[in-house]
Amino acid sequence: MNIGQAAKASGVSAKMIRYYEQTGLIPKADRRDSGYRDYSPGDVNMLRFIRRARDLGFAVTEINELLNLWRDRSRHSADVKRIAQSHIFELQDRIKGLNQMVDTLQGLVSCCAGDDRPDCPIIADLEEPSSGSALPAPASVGIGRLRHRP
Amino acid sequence: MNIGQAAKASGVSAKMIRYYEQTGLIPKADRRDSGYRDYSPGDVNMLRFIRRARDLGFAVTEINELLNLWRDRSRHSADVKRIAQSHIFELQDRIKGLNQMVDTLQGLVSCCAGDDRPDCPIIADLEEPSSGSALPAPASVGIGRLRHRP
DNA sequence: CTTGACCTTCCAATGATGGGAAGCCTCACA
DNA sequence: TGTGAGGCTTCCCATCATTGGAAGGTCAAG
Repeated sequence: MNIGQAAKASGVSAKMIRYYEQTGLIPKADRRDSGYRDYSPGDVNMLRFIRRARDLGFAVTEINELLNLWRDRSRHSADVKRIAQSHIFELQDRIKGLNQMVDTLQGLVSCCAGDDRPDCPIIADLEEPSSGSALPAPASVGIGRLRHRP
Repeated sequence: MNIGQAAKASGVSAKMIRYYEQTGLIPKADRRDSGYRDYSPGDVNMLRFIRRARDLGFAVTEINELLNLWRDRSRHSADVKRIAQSHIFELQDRIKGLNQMVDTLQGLVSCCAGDDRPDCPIIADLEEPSSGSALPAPASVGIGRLRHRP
């Protein structure tokens, strides 16, 4: 199976398949005499596994751990659960940060006349944040990667 | 005021101040004879404005629009409100996507024994997603940039 | 005058992804 | 058997916001 077919079957783009191979997330694919990569149905399963984990927001490093457990028939489900649980916490942190942003913005938007006059509490708050509108710890609020999927 | 002091006063790192200047988000700073950039309190206000908008999750392109409105004394608050409102929608989309991930994962985690046996519904679902656990539209779910803040 | 803290520019890396060019391979069709 | 389309290969570049570092100039205090 060529890379294009594997891509279509797995939902992972050919570009990304090569990238995952290059970064070591997946083993180097077999090659035909022509140099073309050759994928088995098992490989496609692995790619779908990765695709699915990405859809759930796992970072590539986490996916790597999950893949190792997937391949390990003597894994302990506790290890899988731990990874998933810690990912949940991470997601919840991000959600919390985003919710705080929304709350702040909604407060401001609801105070803005939205007419043709220049006075605007949103601008005012950006200039000089009012105490009530504070983001939590300006430090590390729920910030993080979530992929480019155009 | 040197760039380091402006950075400290505004909460925007010196690196980022130079970057914003380079990309045209902010005008080129005045220079002293030595070549050092020189910032006025007004410049620091602008930097704090940017910092604050970043904290609220605005993308740099949006910040650019906001800065233009900020500088425009004959702005219409409606324009500001529109930008803020559309940013709220964007944030809410992201939150929705993240919540769906959390829901799916929580369903799986709650079904996982988390012991030393290998059987694990999380792994199983990654292999072959069960219908109930679906992400919404595998397409463009709340995906987006949110900065690296280490 | 020396020293250390600051500033300058330039270059590189991050993570996940897409875009494109130059060149080889394959298959179907005439 | 030749040819063309389309797939594959590698390699390089761009994204976005941000950080890091190296090499060298400047400033202020001792």
